[in-house]
Amino acid sequence: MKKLQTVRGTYDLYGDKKRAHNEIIKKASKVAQSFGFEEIETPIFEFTNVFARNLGETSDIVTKEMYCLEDRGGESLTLRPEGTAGVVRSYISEGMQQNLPVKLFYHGPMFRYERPQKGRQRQFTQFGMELIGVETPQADIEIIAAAYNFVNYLDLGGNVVVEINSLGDKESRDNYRDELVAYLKENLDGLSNDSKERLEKNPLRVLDSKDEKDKTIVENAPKFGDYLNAESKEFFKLVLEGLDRLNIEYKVNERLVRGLDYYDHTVFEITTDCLGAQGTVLAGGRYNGLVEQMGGAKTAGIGWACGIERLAMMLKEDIKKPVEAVIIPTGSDVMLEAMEVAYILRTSGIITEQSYTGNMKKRMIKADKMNAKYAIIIGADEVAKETVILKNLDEGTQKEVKVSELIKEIRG
RNA sequence: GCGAAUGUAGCUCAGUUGGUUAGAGCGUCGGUUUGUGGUACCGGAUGUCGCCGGUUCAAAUCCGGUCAUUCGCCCCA
Repeated sequence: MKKLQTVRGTYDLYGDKKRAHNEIIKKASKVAQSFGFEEIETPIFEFTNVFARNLGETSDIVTKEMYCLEDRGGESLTLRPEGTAGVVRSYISEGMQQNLPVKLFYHGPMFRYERPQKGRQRQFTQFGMELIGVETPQADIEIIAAAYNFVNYLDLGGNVVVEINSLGDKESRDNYRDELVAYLKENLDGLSNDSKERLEKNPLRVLDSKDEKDKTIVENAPKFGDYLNAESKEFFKLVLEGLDRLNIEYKVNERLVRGLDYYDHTVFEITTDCLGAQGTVLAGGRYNGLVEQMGGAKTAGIGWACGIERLAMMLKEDIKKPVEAVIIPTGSDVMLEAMEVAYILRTSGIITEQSYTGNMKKRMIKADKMNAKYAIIIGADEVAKETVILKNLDEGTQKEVKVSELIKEIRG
């Protein structure tokens, strides 16, 4: 440690940015609660196996992005790289299957050892929702509707698009994968080196390659939709019908896949064009196999997570520190009286600031910069009469008000 | 993990072919008759020029390394 700085890919959250984060989390929580979800907080680290066994042995997250550490007892622990595995672990360990369905939301820091960029850091914040125990398309529709409602509830600049696809059940997915691999092997020479590697590790990823040569090959590749079996097709159809019914705009993207192994059936993303290479702002999908894979009874599940930092960067306007009133004593002789009035307001829940130094003019300037609605001026004359000058800073009007009437005046 | 760019006051940046005490705007602080803002004027403060090393009589300026950031790839929220 040579210099006082945060470690690579981490940052201090304060001021405008912290307020933006709070605002987003507040709105997301409100939406989640409207949909009947409850908050859960799980530890930010788990036994390494919780992630390593379930996200996919060959996934990038597991092979090169986890922050693993050994505790003093020799246990291998990992800072959570995502939220779902921890929530599902909790679902099993806490015996929540006694009361299905389980509807949970969470938010907090996640950790991935990645190369930092705009919209990508090593410690970042996610908000997520999980709905466990519902097999029907109702769950998909509900969870996507919540995501859609939430993103639209935020005041974002730039276009946001919901993209959706179905990976089908395991049978459909395996069939498709075999066909895709066969096709890609026929065209092996035309593929980029990255895609040759993907072919080995996660063939579906070749579908959303950005390489131009790959794109032309992918154009003619077998289509996912053609390999879904009847049940999977019907399921996806019902999900889309539900979204139509709720007037949720979406775009079916047959090349949309997921990086983590546990997804099946419905997968979806909300993307934007204003964050460079980090276009995905929210992503999720169904994970009908995960609970069983982690040792619980076979139970359906679906959820999503969004990156708070990415959303915060898209917010149209800065969130200002809220101040309703600023107390301005005319001089140090009435400082105590001014503090007393401030205390009365504060204990009534009115956000009240005070100015600490300067002449009247300076104090007024500060009140103005604080964006306060009212300046409350107190001098010796007012103290004698048990009044204050209540000045509306938006309108520029002011009047003398009894201290005992002050709260009523402000609250209107 | 790969490729490229950048790094000067709190912020945004200027700094000519290396040459005295490194600048501007914004912000901040103080003042302009010690009771009134959002649109005035005057003045002040602040920088180990990211860090370490090298070349040179002399480096913010050239070279190497390092750290951090940004862009693209990989991947992902």
